[in-house]
Amino acid sequence: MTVNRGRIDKRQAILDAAFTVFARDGYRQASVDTVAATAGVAKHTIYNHFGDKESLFRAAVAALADDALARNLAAVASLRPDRDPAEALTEVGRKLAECYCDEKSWALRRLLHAELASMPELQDLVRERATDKVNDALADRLARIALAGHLRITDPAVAAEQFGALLTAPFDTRSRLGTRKVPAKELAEVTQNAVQTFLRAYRAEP
Amino acid sequence: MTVNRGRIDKRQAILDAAFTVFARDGYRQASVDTVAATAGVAKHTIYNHFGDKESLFRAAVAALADDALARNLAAVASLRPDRDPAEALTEVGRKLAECYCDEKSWALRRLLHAELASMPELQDLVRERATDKVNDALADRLARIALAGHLRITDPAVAAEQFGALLTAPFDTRSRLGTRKVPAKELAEVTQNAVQTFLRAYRAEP
DNA sequence: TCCATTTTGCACTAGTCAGTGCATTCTATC
DNA sequence: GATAGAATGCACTGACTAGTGCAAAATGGA
Repeated sequence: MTVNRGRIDKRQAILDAAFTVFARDGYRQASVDTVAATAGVAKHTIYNHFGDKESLFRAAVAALADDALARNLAAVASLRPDRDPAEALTEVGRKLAECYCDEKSWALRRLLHAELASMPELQDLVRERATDKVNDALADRLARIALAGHLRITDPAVAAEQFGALLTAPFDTRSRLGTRKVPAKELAEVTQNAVQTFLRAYRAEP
Repeated sequence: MTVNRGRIDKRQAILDAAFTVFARDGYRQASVDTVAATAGVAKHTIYNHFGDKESLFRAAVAALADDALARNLAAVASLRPDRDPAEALTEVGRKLAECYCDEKSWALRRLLHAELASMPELQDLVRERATDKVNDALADRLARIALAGHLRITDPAVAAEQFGALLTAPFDTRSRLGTRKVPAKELAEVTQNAVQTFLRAYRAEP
């Protein structure tokens, strides 16, 4: 509070604190004063940087979305078409499941859901910025595996959508929308099941 | 406002109005005064019936959950084990998809997501009261189809979970969490894809 | 050292809203 | 009709919070 004055990294500190507080209390319930206190910053500084509460919220969400995109893309990128498809899919499935079940990912999705009514553009932002790109990347990879002769896929986009569905949807139930930590064992099971079903449906006949 | 005094169906009118207003504005943003006005009822009447805003919200959510459960169970019940599995699954899939994409269902899920942080028990309530029962019923039906020799299923619960995942998860994206109406054609496509993939994975060899 | 900019602390406005109190009015039922 | 319980209208409290204004302090670069 008294230390660290000046024009240094206040902005990032504010963004971090904002997401923490918004995730904990929800957008409406969270007060700018709380964000300021959490960031160790004067309220005025927040208004200097972001103008108003809503802009601060948007900026925090956008930052988190970029973060999530990077981690998801990294996971997808590890899906090499030259490896055994069962092994490769299991590995990427596990990585994607970890991304999906990450505490911050849950918080981001919760905030999006909650503020959907009042800020619909936010959802488009996150979708264009993250979700769609991950899906596209996954579809590309699956197409290459199909081309390599290991999968029988007609529409890679649909296949990617379904792989994602089999992987993530079960976690909505099992983690109670992110309020319960899914034990590693269960995470592995779901991934296993998803890959198994996906391969049964899409594996090329020998 | 001036008509319809007395002790008649105020309660139901309040519940209906409450859900409408909460769904439109969100729990925090919605004011009890607005609910009262929408229901055509004095604010005091609401407090007489429900005590406080939170209890009103719970009651409204519970009522909606019961409603949703009934419609979902009806859909699952139409999955007869004696019919051709592809046809039967497509039909039940379409019905379930319609339930899932219903305006009120979306509103209910949005409210749950939004208030998850402040009222975690609410989610348990809905899950025990609706989601779990639908999943169980679906697992039961799938088990019977498997017994009839049409499906090769080891764990009916997992199969039901995956059928649900393939069916519903794509709609989260396509309807932008319920803010866009999914055209009937697309709804049919997704259902078709889900059933096809599910059958490829689980159909018994002839 | 000096200056422009940023940050801070604090007080203040204005608006919203849950919940209460009370006197009055209505209505179902006896 | 008479009566008890339910519903109404309206005013009010108390608490909270977004955003502003201002003067003082700190900071980094020249």
